Amino acid sequence: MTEPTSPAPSDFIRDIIDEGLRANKHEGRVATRFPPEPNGYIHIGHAKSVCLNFGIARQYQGTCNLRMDDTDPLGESMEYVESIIRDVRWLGFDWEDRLFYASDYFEKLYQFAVELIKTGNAYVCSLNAEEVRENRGTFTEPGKESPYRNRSVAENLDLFARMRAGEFADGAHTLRARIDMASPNIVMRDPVLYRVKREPHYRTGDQWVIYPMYDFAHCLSDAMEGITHSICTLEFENNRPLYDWIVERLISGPRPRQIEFARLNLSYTVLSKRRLIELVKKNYVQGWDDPRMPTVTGMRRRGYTPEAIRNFCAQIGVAKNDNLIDVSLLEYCVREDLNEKAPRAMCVLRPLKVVIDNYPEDQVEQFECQNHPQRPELGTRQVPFSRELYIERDDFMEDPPKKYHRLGAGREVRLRNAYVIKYESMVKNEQTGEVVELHCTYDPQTGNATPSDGRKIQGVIHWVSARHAVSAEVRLYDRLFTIEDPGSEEEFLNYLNPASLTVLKTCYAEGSLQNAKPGSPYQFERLGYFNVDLDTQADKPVFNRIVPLRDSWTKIAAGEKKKT
RNA sequence: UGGGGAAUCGUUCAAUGGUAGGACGACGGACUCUGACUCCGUUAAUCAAGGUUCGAAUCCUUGUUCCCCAGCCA
Repeated sequence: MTEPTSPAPSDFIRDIIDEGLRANKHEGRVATRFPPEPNGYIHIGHAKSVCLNFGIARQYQGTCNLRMDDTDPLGESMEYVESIIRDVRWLGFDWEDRLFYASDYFEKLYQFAVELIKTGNAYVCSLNAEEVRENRGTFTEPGKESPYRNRSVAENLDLFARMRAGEFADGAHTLRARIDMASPNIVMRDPVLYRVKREPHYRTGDQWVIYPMYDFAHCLSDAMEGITHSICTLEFENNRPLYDWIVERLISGPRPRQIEFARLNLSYTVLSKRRLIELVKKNYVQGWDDPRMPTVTGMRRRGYTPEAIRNFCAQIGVAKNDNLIDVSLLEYCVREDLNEKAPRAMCVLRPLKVVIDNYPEDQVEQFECQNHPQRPELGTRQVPFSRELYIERDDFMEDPPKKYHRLGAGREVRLRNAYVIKYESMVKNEQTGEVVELHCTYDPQTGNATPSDGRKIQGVIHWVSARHAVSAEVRLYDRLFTIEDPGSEEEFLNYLNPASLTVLKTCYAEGSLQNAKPGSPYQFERLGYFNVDLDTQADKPVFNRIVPLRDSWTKIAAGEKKKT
């Protein structure tokens, strides 16, 4: 919607690309890739990377591949592959016929490894995991060379072939790069390239019992796909020398360049796969698509739109600074988009019955209501009005403060799209003291006009005709955690927000919401944006609150409270 | 501690030796049959200390703080 007019984004990565283009690297080609590991659902942090990689491809008329980085069979599955495909598509991106799997390269990668052995750049090491760790040294001390470092090429070739053939147990041997055990960069101390893992792979089955490590597979996958700019997150900066080391030895011609940017952190949530998995597996949320989750599928169910998420990703920018983006920016982007597209409707969340004493018992009037105040092309709908209504409990106070523009003793208020009503009396439950019913009178002149005597009505409240109301369930969501940066806490579960979900089962929606389709967003006037949930039944719609409307009253009320 | 990175309004991104700017937030106001939207305004920053320069967020020096790396994870 805003895309054609929005300026081309600029950041340090695009600067590097521009520079490369000027120097005519890669024959003016730009090729990126989004390389998730299919061992979990993608989240808003991945969305940043998706937007970056696909966005760059679009901007430079290049290509962006979707590649499953599936080199560790543990935890990977087709379910995750499918979810990633669905989510990236939903975000609005297209990789055409370029869906790739690192696992499709296993044979080629094996041949590359053989090549490395032949040139004396790799060897089979028979140290076990613990011994390798001990020999690696520390930050301050160099590592020790493996006793197997100087095996002959022939022996290495033989051993590596037998590793592949399944002659050895897990961990018995590894293939290691012969680099430098004294390197100040620990990544370069003869890193493991292949490990034996007798684990079936979700795609290759038991065809393989050795699997390449990320460092070996990733750079070569990039090279084989002709990737020009391999964009990844900051924690891989230390791995870049290894990336280059491998590619330089095995690939001729133009090589991909790795560029690192800072991953997204979002306030009041966690974005590490490990932690998200824990939330799901231990049932702190109801699944990957729980609307409280920062997963793409969760946000979709919540009712966030792809446009809003893309715009958010554009707003936050790309840099190398560690960041913690305030979730209010995301909410702003969601509201901005939904304000445009969501039709308005009325729904009462916490109902309080109102009887209009001077309104005829059997009378029903239809009020024509605009579906969108700024977009008349979205049309109108008929909303019935009758003697008994529901209003929001919050919209009545027995003894309201001055600035309260709603119903209270002696107060008048506008019913949205309908009459001005005036408070007359209330009925209380004698035991509890709770107000159970209000009696009001209406001013017949005010149907679609301001009062003829010129008096100003400050407040406008939403309402639903009791007789015509549709029973609905509404789910209110709040931030999942109570602290800004739960991701930085080891015991992050201690900071779960116990009130992150509130289920309201006795809500009343206007009749037009009867057949609302799952996935459609509405603005419930004065409340917020709501999405029709998957759990919706024919006779019982279920709505998720996507995000509340900005609310300046709460602040005023808080200020009032302080004064008294 | 060795290596690799990063430090600019509360948050985040920009300024590439020449007026420190935008967005979000916060605060104030206008408008209003949504206390929404919209509009207007205010707030507020160069990690520190030296140096180079007519001029420094930017270049140099010395510090300081934060992040990443010792998986056969990615």
